[in-house]
Amino acid sequence: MRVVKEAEERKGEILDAAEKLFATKGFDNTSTGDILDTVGIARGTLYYHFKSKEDILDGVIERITNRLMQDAGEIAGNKELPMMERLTKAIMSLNVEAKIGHEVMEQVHRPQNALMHQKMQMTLLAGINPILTELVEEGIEQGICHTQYPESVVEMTMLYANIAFDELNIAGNSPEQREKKIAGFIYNVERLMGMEEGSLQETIMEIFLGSAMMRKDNQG
Amino acid sequence: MRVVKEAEERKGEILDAAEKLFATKGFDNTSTGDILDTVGIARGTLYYHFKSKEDILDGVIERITNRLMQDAGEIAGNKELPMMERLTKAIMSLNVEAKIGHEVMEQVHRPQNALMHQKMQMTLLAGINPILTELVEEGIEQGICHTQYPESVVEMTMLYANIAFDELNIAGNSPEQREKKIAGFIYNVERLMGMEEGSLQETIMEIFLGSAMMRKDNQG
DNA sequence: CTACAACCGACAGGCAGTCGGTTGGTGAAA
DNA sequence: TTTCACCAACCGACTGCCTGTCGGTTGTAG
Repeated sequence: MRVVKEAEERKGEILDAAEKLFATKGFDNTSTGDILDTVGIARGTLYYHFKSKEDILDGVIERITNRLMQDAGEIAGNKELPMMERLTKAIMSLNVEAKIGHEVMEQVHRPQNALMHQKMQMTLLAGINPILTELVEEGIEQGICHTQYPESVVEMTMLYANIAFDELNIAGNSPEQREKKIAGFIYNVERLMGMEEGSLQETIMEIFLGSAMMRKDNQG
Repeated sequence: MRVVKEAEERKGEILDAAEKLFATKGFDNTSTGDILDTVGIARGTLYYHFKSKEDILDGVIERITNRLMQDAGEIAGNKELPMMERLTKAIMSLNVEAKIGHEVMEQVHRPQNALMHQKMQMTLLAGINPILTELVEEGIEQGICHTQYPESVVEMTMLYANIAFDELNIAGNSPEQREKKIAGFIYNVERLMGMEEGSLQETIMEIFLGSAMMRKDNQG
C-alpha cells in the first residue's frame, strides 16, 4: 500500500535510516538502495526530498552537530558553574563517541569516511568556536587565562582534540600511550590558554571524582 | 601499436598521470578511464599494475609525501644551522602548496577530496613527527625549548598547521584575518614549545629577510 | 622455441540520479 | 453531501557511468 506523509516527516525518516546506515556501514558503502529498502520508499521519493546522496549526508551531519552544539552551548552558558568547569565539560560533551557508540565511530574513522568526518569537524568547529572563545575570554577577565589569541587557542585545541583523540580510540595504542597522550594534551592546553600549570588537570580530576561519587550515590 | 615497458616505468607513468588528474579534477571526479586515456593504455594494463583506484591514490600520496619528507629530513639534519632555524625551515618546507601549485591545493581542499587530504596528512605526520620531535629534544638540551611532551607538541603543531593553513589559503579570508591567524599560530607554538615569547617570530623574520636579500643578490 | 611478464578490451555488476506518470488528500464549487 | 480539480507526495523503469574481472594475446629474454 502506498503511504503519503508530510514532507518533514518523510525527511526525518530518511535521515534516521541514513544515520544508522552510515554509522554501521559507512557512507561510501551505503547505497541509496539500502536507504530505500530501510525506509520502504521508492527511488523517486528519495530524490523528491533530497537532491543527492551527499545532500542526505549533509542533513545527517547537520542534525548531529546541532544536537552536540546545543548540549555544549547549554553547558557553556550555565553561569552557576565556574568557568574552568564549564569549559572542560563543554569540550567533553563534544566527545562524539560517547553519544553515538563505538560501532559508529569505527566507521567515522575509517579513511573511507573522511568526507563525513571532515564535514562534521568543520561544521562543529564553526558552530562551537564562538561559544568556547567567549568562555576563554571570560576566563581572561577573571584572570584565570592569559592569551592574546583566544580564538586561535580554541581552534587549535578543538582541531587537535577531534583528530588526535579519534585516532587514540581506534589505533592500537597501549594504555600507557593513551595516558601519555591525554596528559600531553592537557598540559598543552594549559599552556595555550596561559593557565596555571596543573589547574586544568585539577579541574578534570574534580569533575571525574564528582561524577564517580554521584554514581555511588545513585547505586547506594 | 602495442608498447611493452618495464613494470616500474609503467607504474611511474600511471602515477604521473593520476597525480595530475587528481590534482586538477579531484580524486572522485577522476575516472579510471581518464587515467587510461592519459597514459594511453587499456583497462587491463592499469589493473595489472594496481589493484584498485584507491591503490593508485595511495601510490600518488606515497610519492608526494616521500618527496616532502626527504626535503624536511635534510633540513632538519643540517647541523650547521641553529636548531630554531632548522625547525622553522623544516616545517615551512612542508607547506605543500608551494610545491604542487594552487590548482592542486584547491582540489585537495574540496570536501570531496577529504580522503586524499586525510591520507596525506596522516602519512606525513607519521613520517615527520619523529624528525621534528628529535629537533625539539635538541632544543630542550640546548635550553631553548621547555616541555615535558615534545612529541605531543609536534603533533599538535603539525596537525593544526596542516588543517588551519589549508583553510587559510582557500577560504575568503581578508589579509588582516590571515595575518592574525598566522600571528596567533606563531604565538601558540612558542607557548607549546616553551620558547621565549617572540623568539620564533624573530627567527621567522630573519629567515624571510635572508631569503629576500638572496633574491636581491641573484637579480643584481 | 619457450616461458612469462606485460598488455588488451569485452563484459559483468552495481550505483546515482532522472523523468514521465500515478495517487491520495484537501478545499472549493455544485 | 457529493463531485471535481489540483497538487504535493510518491512510484519504478530506465539511462549512463564507473570500477574491477577475465580469458586471451603479444613482445621479449634466455
